[in-house]
Amino acid sequence: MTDDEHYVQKRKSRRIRTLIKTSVEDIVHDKQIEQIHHTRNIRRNSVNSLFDRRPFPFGHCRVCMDKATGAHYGVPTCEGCKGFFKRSILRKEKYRCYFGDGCIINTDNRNRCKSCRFQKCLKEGMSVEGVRMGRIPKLVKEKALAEHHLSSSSIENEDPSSSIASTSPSCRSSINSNNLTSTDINFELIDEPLFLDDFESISIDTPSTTSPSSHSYILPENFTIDEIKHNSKENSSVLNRSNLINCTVNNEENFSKNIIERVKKLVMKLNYPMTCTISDYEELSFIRYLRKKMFDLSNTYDGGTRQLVERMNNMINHEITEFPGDQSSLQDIWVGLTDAIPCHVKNLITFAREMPAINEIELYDFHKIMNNRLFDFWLIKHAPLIHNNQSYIMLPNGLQYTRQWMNKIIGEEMVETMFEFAKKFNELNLTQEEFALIFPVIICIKGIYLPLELDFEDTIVYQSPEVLMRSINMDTSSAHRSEFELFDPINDDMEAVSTLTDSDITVPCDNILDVIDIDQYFFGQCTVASHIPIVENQEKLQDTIPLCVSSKRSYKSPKSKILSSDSCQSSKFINIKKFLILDETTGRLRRPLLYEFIRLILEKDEYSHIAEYIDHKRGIFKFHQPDQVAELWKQVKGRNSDNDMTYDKLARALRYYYGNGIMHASPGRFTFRFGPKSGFGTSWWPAY
Amino acid sequence: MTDDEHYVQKRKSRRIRTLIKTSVEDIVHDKQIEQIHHTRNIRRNSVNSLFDRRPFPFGHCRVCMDKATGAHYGVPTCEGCKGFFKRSILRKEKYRCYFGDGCIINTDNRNRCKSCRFQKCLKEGMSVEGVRMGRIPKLVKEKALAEHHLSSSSIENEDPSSSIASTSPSCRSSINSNNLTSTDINFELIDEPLFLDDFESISIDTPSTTSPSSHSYILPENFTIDEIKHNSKENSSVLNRSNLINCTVNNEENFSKNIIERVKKLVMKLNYPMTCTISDYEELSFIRYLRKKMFDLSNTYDGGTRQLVERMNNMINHEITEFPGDQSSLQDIWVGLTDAIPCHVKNLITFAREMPAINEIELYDFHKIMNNRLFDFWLIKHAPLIHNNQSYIMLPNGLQYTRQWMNKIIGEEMVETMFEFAKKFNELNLTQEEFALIFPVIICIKGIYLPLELDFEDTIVYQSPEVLMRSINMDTSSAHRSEFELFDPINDDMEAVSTLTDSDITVPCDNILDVIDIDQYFFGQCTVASHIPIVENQEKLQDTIPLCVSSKRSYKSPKSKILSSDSCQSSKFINIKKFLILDETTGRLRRPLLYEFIRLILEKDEYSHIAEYIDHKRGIFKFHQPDQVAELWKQVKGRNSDNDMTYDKLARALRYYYGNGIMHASPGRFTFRFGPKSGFGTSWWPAY
DNA sequence: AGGGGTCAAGGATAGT
DNA sequence: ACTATCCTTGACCCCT
Ligand SMILES: [Zn+2]
Ligand SMILES: [Zn+2]
Ligand SMILES: [Zn+2]
Ligand SMILES: [Zn+2]
Repeated sequence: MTDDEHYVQKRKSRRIRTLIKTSVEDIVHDKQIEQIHHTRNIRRNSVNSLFDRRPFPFGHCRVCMDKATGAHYGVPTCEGCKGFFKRSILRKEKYRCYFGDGCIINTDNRNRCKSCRFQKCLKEGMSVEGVRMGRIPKLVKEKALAEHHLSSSSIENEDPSSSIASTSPSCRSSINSNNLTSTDINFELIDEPLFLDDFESISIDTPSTTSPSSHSYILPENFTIDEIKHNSKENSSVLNRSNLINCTVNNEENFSKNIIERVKKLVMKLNYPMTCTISDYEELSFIRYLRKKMFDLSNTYDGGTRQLVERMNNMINHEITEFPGDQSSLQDIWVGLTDAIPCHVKNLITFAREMPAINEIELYDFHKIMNNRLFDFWLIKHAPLIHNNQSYIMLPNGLQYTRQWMNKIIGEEMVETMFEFAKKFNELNLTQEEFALIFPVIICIKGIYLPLELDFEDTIVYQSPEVLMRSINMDTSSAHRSEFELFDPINDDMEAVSTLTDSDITVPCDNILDVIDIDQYFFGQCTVASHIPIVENQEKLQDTIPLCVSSKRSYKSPKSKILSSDSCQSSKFINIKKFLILDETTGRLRRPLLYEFIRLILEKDEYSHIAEYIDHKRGIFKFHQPDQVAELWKQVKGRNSDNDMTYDKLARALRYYYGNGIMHASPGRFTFRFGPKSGFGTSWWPAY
Repeated sequence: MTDDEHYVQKRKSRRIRTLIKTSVEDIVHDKQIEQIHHTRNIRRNSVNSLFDRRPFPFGHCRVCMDKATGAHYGVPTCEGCKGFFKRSILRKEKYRCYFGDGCIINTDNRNRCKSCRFQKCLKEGMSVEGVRMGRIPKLVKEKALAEHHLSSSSIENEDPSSSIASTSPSCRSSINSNNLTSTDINFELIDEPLFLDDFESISIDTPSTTSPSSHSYILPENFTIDEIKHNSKENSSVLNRSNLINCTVNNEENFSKNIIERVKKLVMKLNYPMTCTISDYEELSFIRYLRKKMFDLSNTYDGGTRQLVERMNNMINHEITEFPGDQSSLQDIWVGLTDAIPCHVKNLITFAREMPAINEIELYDFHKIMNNRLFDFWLIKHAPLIHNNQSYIMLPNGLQYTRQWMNKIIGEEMVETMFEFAKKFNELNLTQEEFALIFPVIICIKGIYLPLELDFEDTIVYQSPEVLMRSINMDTSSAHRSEFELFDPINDDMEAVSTLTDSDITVPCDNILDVIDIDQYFFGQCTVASHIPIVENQEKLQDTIPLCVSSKRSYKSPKSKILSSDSCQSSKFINIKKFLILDETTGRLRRPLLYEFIRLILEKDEYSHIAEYIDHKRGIFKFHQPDQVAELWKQVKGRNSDNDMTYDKLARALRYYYGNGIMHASPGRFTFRFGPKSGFGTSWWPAY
């Protein structure tokens, strides 16, 4: 007792981490200490190690939204912003903004305006005074973890200063704001004020029919289509948090790892109840954890849909039948779609990747699964927005993607199928928690078109749905509904999905990938514009537009294409290990240098369609697909280094090599020659 | 103080912070104890808990002299060395020293040579089985414990376990230990137990005439010639700390920066009292700060002298006239001097560099000043050890550097001058505080031979003495001594110094530098062995030996040499001429370009410890001491162009060369390769 | 009290 | 130039 008193005293007297200063300090304090005291004996030896392994959840860089690597100078930031701040402070740099001091810093443009980046740093509270060396006190860490999992993405907007920056763009999408239209989220990316000034003149046909007093389809101020950035803390606290709170921390510790193992055991138990070692209590706890986890995730990633549902209900209540965008041109809708697709895809993939069990499978497998299930996932997720044969899906430019537009873009047949499924699904009247659980089911369920060559036997793909459904079952049995009442519709649901799948709705995914390049979302990039050609006339448009996740044309694409190994293995998705180099001086594995990387891909047959020697003896090689090489290099080099590695940059880097004899110029496009200093001809020879 | 300023001084301020923290803790602690004593009558219970919380005084890290935080792996070390040792053991690292395995580890340079740091760790007895005390024989251990109990004058107050490790070497120097001789402190450096066994047979002629019961010239157990290592904490608390303690913390913050500015203002005030803005209170505080600071420093760096003074007094009281080493050969004394010189020089330089005001001047200027004043400084510092025409200076191998030896080595004339000055100086009967203040005065006072080309007009060189003397004055006026009584002797003192200077005692400095290479002390290296040729016969020895800071030969060197610009620029403190390049187009001498400079230092043997070819044929070279290269380059380039040339900048400049073929990248740290455009392989080849 | 863990600061470096 | 990465260091914390 005295020890604990002393401990608490000590703790209080210590300076508390700037990082946590926003979130902690309140109710939880005493409670947690009690909890710790209680559970200390239990988990001391067993769980601690597991728990401690997990990295501290810093979330995103407060400055640029990159991945934060720690609390640097008092603020969770990425390595880049850390270094930038250090350099700035060290050299007492004076920066000046050439864009009117209003730049919004993000990962892509953070190097565009040093002034605003530095200002953002200061605003977020970075300072040399803020540094605190040493280990993070466990108590603080636990608190942070707990907070983190109660509302995983809420960290971002917590301190007021940062929310100013991040919500300002979405303010613009409010109709009430007078000099800005209710359009875009996409213009977030453009930070030149000049452009904003010109905005009205080029703005897309805004429905002026709506009276300002009608609140029916005003979006919440902080609505944004990009739900990864979305602050869902309010949602999660409004919803039934109270009955979930007691299974947060400990279950997180117990179950957050090795979920696949656990699922396997559970499947075992389901199939052979007698031979199983897992206890009922464990099973229940685990399933409760899954429910909680998915519920949290859906709060994070599905909040936008819920806002739109609210809007929908409002409109239905007010019997509004005119929707923004009714009078717009197909071109406008197209612009909206262009903006929407990357956001949606990115959102879906990020969401899926965080789901329990799915976060444990290999990235490669995940990639294939998402290739297959993206559309199903999207459809389920947006099903609540389909009501009474109308779609209330919104495009980022403020237009509504109504059924009429959908018909025009993806064809009536397809739309009909979708709407039927959505109607059926909505009739299930799932609760939020059940709804959240559907997502992993839809992703994991054994589908007909799941590529056969994938060796998923021992992953969750076949097994997870059963467990997940069981968790739904448990949930509903605790509610006022009979088992059957739910299970049948769910099974129907599965049928429906199968039907959808049968009717080729999954096919488009493959096609989309040709256009959107799904891979980039795995690496946090969102540069669609260059990949989607801007179309002038409507015929062309009809041919190439994907509807969110489909297109009329791709609908008709032959099934065989999906099954061919070529399409799924878009040849880019790499196992980094294959590219690691044993450093001779340090004796450690490291990422290759550029010329080493090129040597490696030239040696691997699998990349022969990308780059090849054209003269083995002289070390002359040629890139057949320069962009692919750049993409590969981007991945091998590490994702965060610079956001858009292009062939141009790569080629420039290669030309730098001219100077030191590692590379030589060689006639012909995309053609280079290894120099002696690359080791060519001395330490290695190309095999041929 | 702004963030920026704070950050620039980051490294320093961290140490200062630690210092402040420590001193604050000390103060608080002292106060706490006082409080305890006060409140004991009121509250009896609280005493124990408060008392127990006191940190154990571990003194300094045995490896790097940082503050030790405990006995780690068997040895009192700092956190850094603890972690370093842990990692080294854990990863089974193999290190290599690029400086000749002789690096002297201190807090500032401990990260420069991992090899020597690790060796030092091992040498100090760190081991994973630290509990068993590793390699220390039981016999020694018991003796050490016994000695520890017997000697009441022990300065370091350590825990028994740690003192075992650290005192074992010095135990050996005790005469009472029967199977070990009373020799050396220097053999501390040798850690092989085997060597210890063989010790008797190779030990240097120990005076066996001394009776074991005579304690008179037993050195304290922890005595070491390298006073940087010396723990003087006890001293500072024994001496009149009480009247200094109240001006510690705040003054440190207020005054530790911009001392030169302050001194200038004070000089202004002294000269034009009416126009001055500085308040009397400020002046007093500042001067008090200077006194305190210097007093602390002298506790750190002059503790060894004080120990020797105590020994001297003991011997005088016992009327001992036989001194260790009387029977030794000149060779033995030479060995002792060889070891002593680097320690003394390093100690003096480190001491000087930490003095207020002096720590603010340019390294270049500091270098020149030290070149000039090193001997004066040394003489003043050791004056207390000269008494009644005998010198009680000790050599590291336990021999006494008596006047007789001095006569033989540096000549009677010189010795006579020195002893006269010392006698005069000792007659001043300065207090410890006054004595400490003499040091900066002696360094800063305007001397005749201060190189004329130095533009010291606006530095402290001319001004500081006035202020410092004033502070002495203030001090003594507060004591029971009249102003005049002190001031006159001080001025006499100055006269004496001038006399010394006149009689060429500063000359040797220049000579020493040729042998000792003063520069390395500026960079924390101490590799004398390779620079001082080992001399066999006495004639040669007489010619080349420097006595601590003088030699017979140099004493006779013509005065003109000092004034010539050549002499002040020691081997490494560059003679720019050696680096000039004959420009082929203009036909004039010019400073070299960077790559030319690098080529030059690679060609000169004297810089082989700094940079070396690792592959002559291919022109690959490596910087062993990047900072030194940068420092050299800064000087060669001309110091006006950029004030802080760092290796970073230099390396960047080199990488620029990649682009035009003058340099190429080469794997490994600090490693580069000459490219064809540098002329390598065509117009020149490295000699080897 | 000390071994061991943690993680931010900072250094070095390759690439832009 | 600058940027972002990897890696080492060491201050601080936990736990026994
Ligand atoms: Zn960032
Ligand atoms: Zn800006
Ligand atoms: Zn240390
Ligand atoms: Zn070394």
